Amino acid sequence: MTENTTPAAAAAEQPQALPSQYTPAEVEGKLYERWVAAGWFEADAKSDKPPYTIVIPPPNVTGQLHLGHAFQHTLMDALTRRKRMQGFEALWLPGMDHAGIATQNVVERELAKEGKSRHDLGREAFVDRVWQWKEEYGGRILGQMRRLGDGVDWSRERFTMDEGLSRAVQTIFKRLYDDELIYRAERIINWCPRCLTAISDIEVEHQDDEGELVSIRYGEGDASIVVATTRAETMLGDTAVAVHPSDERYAHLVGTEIELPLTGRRIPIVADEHVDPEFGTGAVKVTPAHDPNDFEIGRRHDLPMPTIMNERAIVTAHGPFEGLDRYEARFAIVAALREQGRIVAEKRPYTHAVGHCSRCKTTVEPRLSMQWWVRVEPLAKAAGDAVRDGRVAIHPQELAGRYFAWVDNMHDWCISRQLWWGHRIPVWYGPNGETVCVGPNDEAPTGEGWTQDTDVLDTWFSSGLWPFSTLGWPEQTADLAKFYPTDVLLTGHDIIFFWVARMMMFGLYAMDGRAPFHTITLTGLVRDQFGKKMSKSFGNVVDPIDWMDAYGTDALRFTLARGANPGTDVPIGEDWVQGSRNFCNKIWNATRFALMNGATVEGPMPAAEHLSATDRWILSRLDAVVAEVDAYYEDYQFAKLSDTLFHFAWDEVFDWYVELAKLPLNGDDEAAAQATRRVLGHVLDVTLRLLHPIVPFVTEELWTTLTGGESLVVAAWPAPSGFADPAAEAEITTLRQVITEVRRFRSDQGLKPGQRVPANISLAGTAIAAHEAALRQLARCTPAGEGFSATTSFPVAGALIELDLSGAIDFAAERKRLSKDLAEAEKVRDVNTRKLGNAGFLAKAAPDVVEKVREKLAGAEADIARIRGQLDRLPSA
RNA sequence: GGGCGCAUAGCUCAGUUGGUUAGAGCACUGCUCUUACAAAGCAGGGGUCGACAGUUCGAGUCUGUCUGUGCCCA
Repeated sequence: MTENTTPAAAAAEQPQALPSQYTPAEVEGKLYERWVAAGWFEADAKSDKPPYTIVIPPPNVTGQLHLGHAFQHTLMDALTRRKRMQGFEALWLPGMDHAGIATQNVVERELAKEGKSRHDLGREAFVDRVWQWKEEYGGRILGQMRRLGDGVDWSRERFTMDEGLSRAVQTIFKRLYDDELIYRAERIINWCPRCLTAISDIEVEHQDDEGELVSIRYGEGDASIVVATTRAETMLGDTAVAVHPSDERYAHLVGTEIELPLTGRRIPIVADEHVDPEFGTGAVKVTPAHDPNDFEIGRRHDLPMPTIMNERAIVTAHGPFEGLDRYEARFAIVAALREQGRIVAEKRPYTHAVGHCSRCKTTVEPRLSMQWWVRVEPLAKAAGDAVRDGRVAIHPQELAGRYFAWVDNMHDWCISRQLWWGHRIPVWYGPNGETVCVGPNDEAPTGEGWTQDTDVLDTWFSSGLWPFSTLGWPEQTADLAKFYPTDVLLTGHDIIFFWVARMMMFGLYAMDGRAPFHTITLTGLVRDQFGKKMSKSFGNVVDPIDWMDAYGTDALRFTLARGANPGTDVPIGEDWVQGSRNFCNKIWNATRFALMNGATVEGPMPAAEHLSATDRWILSRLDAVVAEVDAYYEDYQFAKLSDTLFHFAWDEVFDWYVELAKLPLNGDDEAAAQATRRVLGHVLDVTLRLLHPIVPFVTEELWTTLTGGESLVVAAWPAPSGFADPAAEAEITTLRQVITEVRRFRSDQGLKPGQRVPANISLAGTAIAAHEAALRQLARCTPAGEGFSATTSFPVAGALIELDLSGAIDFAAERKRLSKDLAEAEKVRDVNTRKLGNAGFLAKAAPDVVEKVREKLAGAEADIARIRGQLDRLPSA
């Protein structure tokens, strides 16, 4: 600690030098480096302490820190920092995922600037190039996490493409393949014609687009039938028209063939249960290779399934339309049909839901293709059951319904991607049609004609293994034994399906039915100060670094934590961050005051009988706050615990305890001063500990100076001491009421805040008899001297306060104030009188409720009498 | 189209099993640089809790309908 030359430390030796404002930039970087260098964030697998583990939701290697990360990281950091202080072997494990499509896109864009494509380089060189990019530019977010103060174990940082994690991917692929939970099949998949790969169902975003609904007459005369479509261009791939079996309008046509316009091909009319007779004409065109529903109809009726577009959604057949993209083809085909008089109706615009690639927003093209799939049914059932039977809890509970809706109705998961960046599918094909899945310890087949599958796996496939692949699985490592299962998974509710459900499936499958975590805490999304979603197009995106620069990291963290009501979105505005900065500065100044006045944590706390009521009050409150904060942490109520600490620190400790402490600190009674210094030191010590997980920097800077302790990172979390003094709490509450009442009178009378007023104060026999000096100090009352003449007097809480305003009293203001009080008291009286006059209430309400109402009525009546007395004594205007 | 949620002060949000005069932050008004802090202090104003009906001795809280709004799924 001797080399510690922080501003606060220097100031402790020379209190005058202490800056009156907290400057985050001067302490944050230095403190973080110190924490990391000391190794306090590194977990020890050999430790005897109970483990507490959180794995970070791996950010994208191409990504940068946004407010959503800042938000979730603040909460995860708070959880792990507290557990570390509580004596757990706390591990918060960091890392990134390789983001197959996004990363490949980034590098391809780079290549495009050089006029090259990945095909010019070839697969191996391209992948090398991606690695090179990753080393140079990837992972900017890791530096930003340091800035945020994330107490992660950097020695355990992982990346989904690392050798160990890749081995985990291959291991589980092989295992699932052998268990027949992975298979290869030709199906309709969601194809992105821009990314040139398949994507899974949940990577498709549906949104309403304005399109057109065109009704086309197929066939001629009696044998004609009208179909409606939003995708006229796909007619080139039609191989049937389908109607409902019970639809009498078309019964005579079923089994016949009609000519498909423009092509000269003849296609059958089939009857299929899945056709909705109510929609349009009740007849639908069937394009099995370009629509999932049509594919199913095609399978049932054994129809041909011609693909009519290439991977870029350009038409590949049929003479005049060949080479047109899907939209050009649509226009050309409708024109050609119109010329033939086959368009019987057109509706424009026709709004309907269209699928878009979640990565690039391109309209998805359903496409028949050979892909790899996970048969999810048994995995999903296990994932659902683990939550259903209580082994895994979801916070907030309301979101469990969405989880069940997904896992209980999950479609098979398309896991192959036509990319080069990712985990290549470990399957080899032989010259004679052999298929071999190669495990991590197997030799890949070599020799003439053997080739490996060219596809890679969905990034989420490897992310799904994250809670155990990062701990060394499939090896039976010490880390895995110590830290799996992890404790809490904290992430946004928007990736329940992408990630949470898949970790559950893989964890239960690979780890002998042991779920990857016991608690899932789902957060909302960060929004702007008006509750609007942050989006680039709307221009309301905020870079968290900017706010950290302007107001300090702690201010940003506190604002985010304070907004974290369970399951709800978190609005955040610059004004609020500024408010949090003000709070940090307030903590700074309160501690500065304490240091200047010799607050200490040395020596035992004085026994209760040697403490003032003020001391006993704040210690009693402190104990209650420790318990409250603990309860909120256990329930993941970050907003509540932050708010509790905010109000305790500011409204009670800083505004009242510190002010009341000034009397003994500046008084002649050295024993009383010393006791106060000790209590003040203790209260700040504990308060800083409680605040540290949320605002680690300012608390660390102040606490090390105040206590001389090594670091809050490894300091003990406060435990309730069992101290409670309800009498002292009541006493100080009354004192505060009386002081506030006098101040209110002063304010209404237009007195200057600093102006001293002679007062005669009679406290004998009241609960606050011992606090006259405090009352005089905080209400700025001087003793009644020679010639004291009370211009006004008022009773409050049994005390009588007489003030000499030298005749300057504003009777109108006083009448207004008293009238307002009277009206309020009368309202209370009336409400409660009505209740007590209600026979039903007396008969049915709980006795304690009735008793409370009686007390309230009595209190109101006493107030009314008192206020009326005061009003009566005022001279009439 | 199906499901879920929300509607409380100017703004953003808390309000536990129905029972104090409905709270907070920010914003607002007045007075103050009172020797920790003007990034502050002290005092204050502001809401018929979306609408209508119902249950109840009693409804911001429970039920139904309506209106508005958001999200998820298709």
